[in-house]
Amino acid sequence: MHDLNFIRDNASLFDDLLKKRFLDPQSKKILDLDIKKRDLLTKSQEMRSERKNLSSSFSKLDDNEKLKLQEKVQQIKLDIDTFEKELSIIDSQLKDILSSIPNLPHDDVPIGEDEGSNKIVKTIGEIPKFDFTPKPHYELGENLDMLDFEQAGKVSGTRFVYLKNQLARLERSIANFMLDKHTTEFGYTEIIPPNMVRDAAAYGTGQLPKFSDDLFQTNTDHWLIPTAEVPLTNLVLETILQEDQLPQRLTAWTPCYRSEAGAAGRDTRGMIRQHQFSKVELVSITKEEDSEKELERMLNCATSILDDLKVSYQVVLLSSGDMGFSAEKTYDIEVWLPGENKYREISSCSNCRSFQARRMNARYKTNDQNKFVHTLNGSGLAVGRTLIAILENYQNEDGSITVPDVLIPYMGNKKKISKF
RNA sequence: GGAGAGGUGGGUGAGUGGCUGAAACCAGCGGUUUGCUAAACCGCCGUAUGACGCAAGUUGUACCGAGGGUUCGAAUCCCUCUCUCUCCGCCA
Repeated sequence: MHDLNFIRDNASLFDDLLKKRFLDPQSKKILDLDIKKRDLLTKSQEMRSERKNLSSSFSKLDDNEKLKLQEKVQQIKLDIDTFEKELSIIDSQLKDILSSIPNLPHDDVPIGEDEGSNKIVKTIGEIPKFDFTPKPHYELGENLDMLDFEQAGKVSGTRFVYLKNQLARLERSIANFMLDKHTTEFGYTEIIPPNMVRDAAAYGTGQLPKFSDDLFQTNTDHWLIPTAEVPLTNLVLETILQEDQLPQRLTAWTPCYRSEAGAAGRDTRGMIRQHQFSKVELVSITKEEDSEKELERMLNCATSILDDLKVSYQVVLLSSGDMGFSAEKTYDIEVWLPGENKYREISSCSNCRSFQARRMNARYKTNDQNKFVHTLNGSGLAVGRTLIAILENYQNEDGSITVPDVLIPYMGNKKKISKF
């Protein structure tokens, strides 16, 4: 949601920034509606004021005067109705526009229509060399009889998978390792949130109204969360926080459900793109002056996991056209997958500034006024894709998987995953 | 799922048609008093938005869970929805 005052004062800047996102200028349409709205508002307020004054003198009048007054007030009421009907139409038009425009890009963000313009910020680790041809994760998993796509297809359909045996445990170990690190080393508070949310929450973080097609909805009109960002960020929905309650750093390991509506034919092999996957999410709620450095901090929390796992990755600053709806600046972390011979996204860390806070009406008190909080979210990391990265990077020629050192205690001191 | 009771400002809690944007108390902020702390006393103390003003501020309107309705006038009456609580049933 955008700040109308900002658009009033910076109309051309607003349009320029939209242009960076390859969107048409909107300020004129918005400000025209705004003027109309304020005009109607003034009129209806004057009439309301008049009505108030009239009716307050009612009891002092004689019967004849009372009758007259009743008629008069009734007429005013009709007028108010007409004005306010028009007002509510304009107001909802205005809201529709404001709530469907994505966040404006930060100055640092490279301009470009798609991922081709993303900027590689840093590359960590070498591309690993193998003495044999590394296999993709799905072959490794199926050979171990620990990934079962076939049966998942029968039971649930495409884009689902069974993890079995040591790979099921590996997934749990990865998540536990991430949660332990984020909570003890980086001060995040662990949360187990609801996995179904209402419209208001999905609206708050920006999934609604535009992206309902990407979500699953239950027959109770709940939405299955596409990421824990939704329930974690909405923990401050409709609240006013004290300054000393900030920053809040929250983490949760949840399943994520995505319809992948627009992804037909993409990544159909393997578990890169599933309807259900698990992710450890990081969310920060900060004061407005702190969000920029919080994004860097969050990025470091996420990459430190990959550092510990000793896999190669690169950090990418997304271009204006590749960023998500709510973000003003986004770093993606891409991990090297030997089986695919390329880097694949494993995390996305975004600063949304006050964009989501406006939608959620989430504020904090300062000395002179209530300000909108800033919200950030990032994967810390996608657990399923981390599992893929481990399978492919730690595979041995015989098809077994070496357990990364940091995960050994979580795996019951097992050092290797193999069929026998 | 059945039955009942409720949702009032940061909290507790008055308020059943006009004088209530809302008593009182607590918390909070500012001040007086006080050797310090405490106490006492005085003042301030909801949100959103419009207009005027350089500003401090002044002023309009709306908001007592949400949305409709009745009325000259609604926190108060009516309807719908929603949430919370209690009891019963069912259940991991």
